[in-house]
Amino acid sequence: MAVHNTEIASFFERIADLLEIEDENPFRIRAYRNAARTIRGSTVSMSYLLKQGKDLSTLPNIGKDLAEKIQLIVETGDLPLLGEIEARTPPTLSDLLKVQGLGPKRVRLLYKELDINTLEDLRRAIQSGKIYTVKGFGEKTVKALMERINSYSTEEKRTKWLLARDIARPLLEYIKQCEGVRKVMLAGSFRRCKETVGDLDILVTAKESKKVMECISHYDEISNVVSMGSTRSTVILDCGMQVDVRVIAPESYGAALVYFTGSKPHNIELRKLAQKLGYKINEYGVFKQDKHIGGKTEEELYKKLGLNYIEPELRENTGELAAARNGSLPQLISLKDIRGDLHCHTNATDGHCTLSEMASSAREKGYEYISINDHSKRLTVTHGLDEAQLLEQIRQIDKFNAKSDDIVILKSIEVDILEDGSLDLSDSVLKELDFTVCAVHYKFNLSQQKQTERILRAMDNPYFTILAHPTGRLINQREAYEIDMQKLMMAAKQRGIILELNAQPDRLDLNEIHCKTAKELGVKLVISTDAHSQNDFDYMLCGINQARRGWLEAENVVNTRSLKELRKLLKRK
DNA sequence: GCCGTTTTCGGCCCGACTGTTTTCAGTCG
Repeated sequence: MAVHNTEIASFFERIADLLEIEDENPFRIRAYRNAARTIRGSTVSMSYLLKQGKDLSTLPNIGKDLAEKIQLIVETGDLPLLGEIEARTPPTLSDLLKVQGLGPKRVRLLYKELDINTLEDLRRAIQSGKIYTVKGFGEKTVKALMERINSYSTEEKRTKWLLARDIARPLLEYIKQCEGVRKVMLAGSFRRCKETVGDLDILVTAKESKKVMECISHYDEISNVVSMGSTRSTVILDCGMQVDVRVIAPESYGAALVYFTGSKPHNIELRKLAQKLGYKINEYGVFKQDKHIGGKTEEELYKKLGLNYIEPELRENTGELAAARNGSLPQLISLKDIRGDLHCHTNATDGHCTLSEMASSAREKGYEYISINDHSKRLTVTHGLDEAQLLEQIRQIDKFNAKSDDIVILKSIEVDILEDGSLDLSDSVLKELDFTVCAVHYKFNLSQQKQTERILRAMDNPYFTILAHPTGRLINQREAYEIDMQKLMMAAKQRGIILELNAQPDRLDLNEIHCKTAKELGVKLVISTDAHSQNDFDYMLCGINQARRGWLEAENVVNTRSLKELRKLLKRK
């Protein structure tokens, strides 16, 4: 059983947490965290690299020691060091770190002084008043802690990007009308277009920050003010979303935007680079000695460091700085590159609109083509089509196309991949289609080997064109099923099969690391909305966001092509 | 523990806000 990168990263993160509580050398702790990030963000698995005989210490943030530890984890599934640390320091303490306001120092203190190991221990110490005997725990701190314990949940509360946008909109409008406000920008992970957003980071430029802060504190959707200083504040909205606002002078706009957009590892890397060049970067600008020499715009800041402008979606410290230095940043795909949508449903199965309604929405988007991909018969809950019904739909599409003088509907199906790797409809009808979209909709819990073989067998069918939502994950709801993605991609490449990036905000499947891998391997991709109604075509934006974070360019994505070129790409090798 | 146009040691990003230990540590982004 291959060990996943996320598991290896998690070993190192757990070690870092516990070492931090033990008050170890902070740089050693950072080394573990940096290594974890490298591993988590790697497009290839560590097990695969080791099998290839690659020296892992050539990877960034991985030295000789950690390379050996990775190898140990891959070979044995375990790391003795973690066990040793856990024998000294209870692993449950890292749960306490997740409580806002509790950092390593306080967790350590509570453990040493009152033997507090768990959230429950902490609650009891507060209720009995014992906690006041610990230095540094005064009335306000304890009251805030109690509130946070009560609202604490083990589920990470991250909001899907699209919903975050809707929450942010009225707040941004409100801030814009505050006196003295010039610009208002949504930064943070939202601006980097992450799948989910933990909190909203809002940057405001204004000459007088105090007045703006005052105005923001009167927004009527605020349920709690966590902190409110003269230039920075943190509030919780009624919906539970945390909002961090930073007000800064207009001349610092670019530097502040870089700072507030992050990611943190990207910023750290930028600041290190600045140091090397004899500069200092903070949210106010670029400084040489104490002289302000730049920072009005982001472009200017990057330029001072000898870098091309880096799009927010790339700012994760996964190679973008090097690419910006040597001029090899990707020309990221954008919404306007998209010429059609290759995964749409109608009311023939579980969609809500007719074929011509879907086509007319797509026409409004300026698309040249869409395809209709209703479900196949096995998916009975959706009234999946059997062979005869599909033939009937094909006739309808032919009729539509005969009359349409602009948009073309391609004939297709979202056909189920059965457990034995066969497809849910016979070849005799599949061959009547322009192409197929093939998907796994049941038996998610097969072993990695079986699941991979199932899909590989399906790919052997000459009518298999596109693999839909390749991992089956649903964000915050369902884990991806186990597959050997590297193997699937290699097989797709050999056969000329296309992988779908499903743009549904719940799916975003492939993830950004898969996208980057596919690009590196030369596997063709398609971005599709899986639209079940006319409005769903708007999900294309989410797919584009994801593609951009995966470094994709228009040429990597088949539905940026004209219909003529697309038809060629849909042909199997 | 990693890293190197300051290479095998001595560094390691930078600043705001809070509460409390009245001068700053702890936490967070």
